[in-house]
Amino acid sequence: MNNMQIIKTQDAHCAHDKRVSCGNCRLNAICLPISLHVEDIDRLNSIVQRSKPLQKGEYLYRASDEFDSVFAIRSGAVKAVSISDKGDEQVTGFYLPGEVVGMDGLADNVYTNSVIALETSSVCEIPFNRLEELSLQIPTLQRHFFQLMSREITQDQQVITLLSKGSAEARIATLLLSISSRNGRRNLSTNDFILPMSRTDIGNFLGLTIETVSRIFTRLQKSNLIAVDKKEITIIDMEVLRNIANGND
Amino acid sequence: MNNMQIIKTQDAHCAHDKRVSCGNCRLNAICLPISLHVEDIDRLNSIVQRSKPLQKGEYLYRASDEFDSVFAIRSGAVKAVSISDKGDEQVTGFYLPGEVVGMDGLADNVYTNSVIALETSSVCEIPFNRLEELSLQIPTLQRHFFQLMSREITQDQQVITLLSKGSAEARIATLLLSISSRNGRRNLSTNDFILPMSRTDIGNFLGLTIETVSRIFTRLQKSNLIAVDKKEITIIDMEVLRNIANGND
DNA sequence: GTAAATACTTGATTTTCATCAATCTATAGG
DNA sequence: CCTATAGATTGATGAAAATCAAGTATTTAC
Repeated sequence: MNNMQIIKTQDAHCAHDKRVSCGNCRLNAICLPISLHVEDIDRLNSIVQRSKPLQKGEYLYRASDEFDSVFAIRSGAVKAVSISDKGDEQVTGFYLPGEVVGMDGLADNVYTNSVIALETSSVCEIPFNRLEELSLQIPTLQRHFFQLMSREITQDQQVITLLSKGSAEARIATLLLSISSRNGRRNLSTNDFILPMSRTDIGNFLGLTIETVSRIFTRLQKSNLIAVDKKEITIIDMEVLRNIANGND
Repeated sequence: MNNMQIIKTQDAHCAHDKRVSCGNCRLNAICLPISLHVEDIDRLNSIVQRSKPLQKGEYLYRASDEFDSVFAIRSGAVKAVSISDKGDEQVTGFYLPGEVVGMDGLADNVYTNSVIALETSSVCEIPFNRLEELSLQIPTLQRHFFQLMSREITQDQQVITLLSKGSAEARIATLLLSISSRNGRRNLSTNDFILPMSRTDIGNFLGLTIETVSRIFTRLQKSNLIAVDKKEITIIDMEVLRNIANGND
């Protein structure tokens, strides 16, 4: 814990703040509006804090913490989980580099999810008050955040559709394709990637037991649609996988 | 069709525009930020168009229509449905008076859902361009719309949790409690209400077949937790219903 | 390096809900 | 009014995934 503090301080206030800026971040095509002027990017950059490298299992924030920032994932991966009244966890989403998490907290000024690092991850913290002020001055930025939130809504609704209609196989296939295409956005391989989350997290997110997740992975592997080696996934037949995801068996 | 056009015109441009304003709308506690100044409410009111009374089954807009407005439901009820690649419908939500629909369209400037009236419904159309401009001038309004979208996100995530974890009984119970509490916000009875949607819509939304929906209704009725008379629901034992919704059987 | 704990896999059985089928009710149209 | 059609209920059967159980593999901790 103390260790972490030290790392944080070094990593963030010394190294990161100087190295990285929104202007030169290779993720800015994903997390920034393309039409932002250079000087506006600088203004945004000036409110962004890069002070939070997280170790695996560490919390970025916890449900019921006071909301004050949204966070862009810069490297690594995180999961958002909410706790039901009964006390059990529900994974509500996975967030990869370039994606923004924390927008659930705005509604009641309190986060409804906890966000936990799935691996060592660094994030950009964007204080929402400052972002709000800046959005009043930069219409494009206001529009961008409306769009970011809208995208979160449409994605959540796609998950609703998946859970409402899809078989276990379709759910797994859809998740794999989702991660694949999100890797594509970052110019990483769409056919070969490491799953950042455990089978348990996958099952929790998709409403399946861990046993079912495991069985589906082996089934998809036996059908020669994917190759599974621990957390490494190779998509062998993208087309058939898409059909399965869409429920066309 | 022609008929409808006529009704629209009469109803809206003559009657509605004069009778109703955001200032005197009894739903404004739900759909407006409380802290808005009187003159700001007037400015908002001036961009709101009340020209769309819908008959049951009519579309407010269709998926892939160009996005240009969000809509506040003033009376009645609507459902949002998306069409999967396979071509089948998925109900992604129900919207009651005071609630705002259409925010999914912002992400790509195209609606991802179609919205259909479940009964005769009137709506307030809020052109988004105008709303954006106004939001730049009225910080509270900007904040309000961020919050509205955030609430949509948290609600969708609750649905994800429900579908991921809940039994058929828990799903139905949760839907009933949701409608009950939303009626409460409008000072309507929380124990006695008319379901605006069909069993088919309920099943579609909750990922259940219509037969299962029907069976659960009879089961809950036999257990004396609710009384069902067609679409009229009376909640008899709210406490036990809550337990069922939370999975504590 | 070994022990302990955690993550994952595989198999046997049970449960829940979907599917198939029949019937009933209500609403609309001629 | 009576029929046609859509919506809803109820029952019998089947399938998919959960549960229960045992075991293997991989980290983590000492």
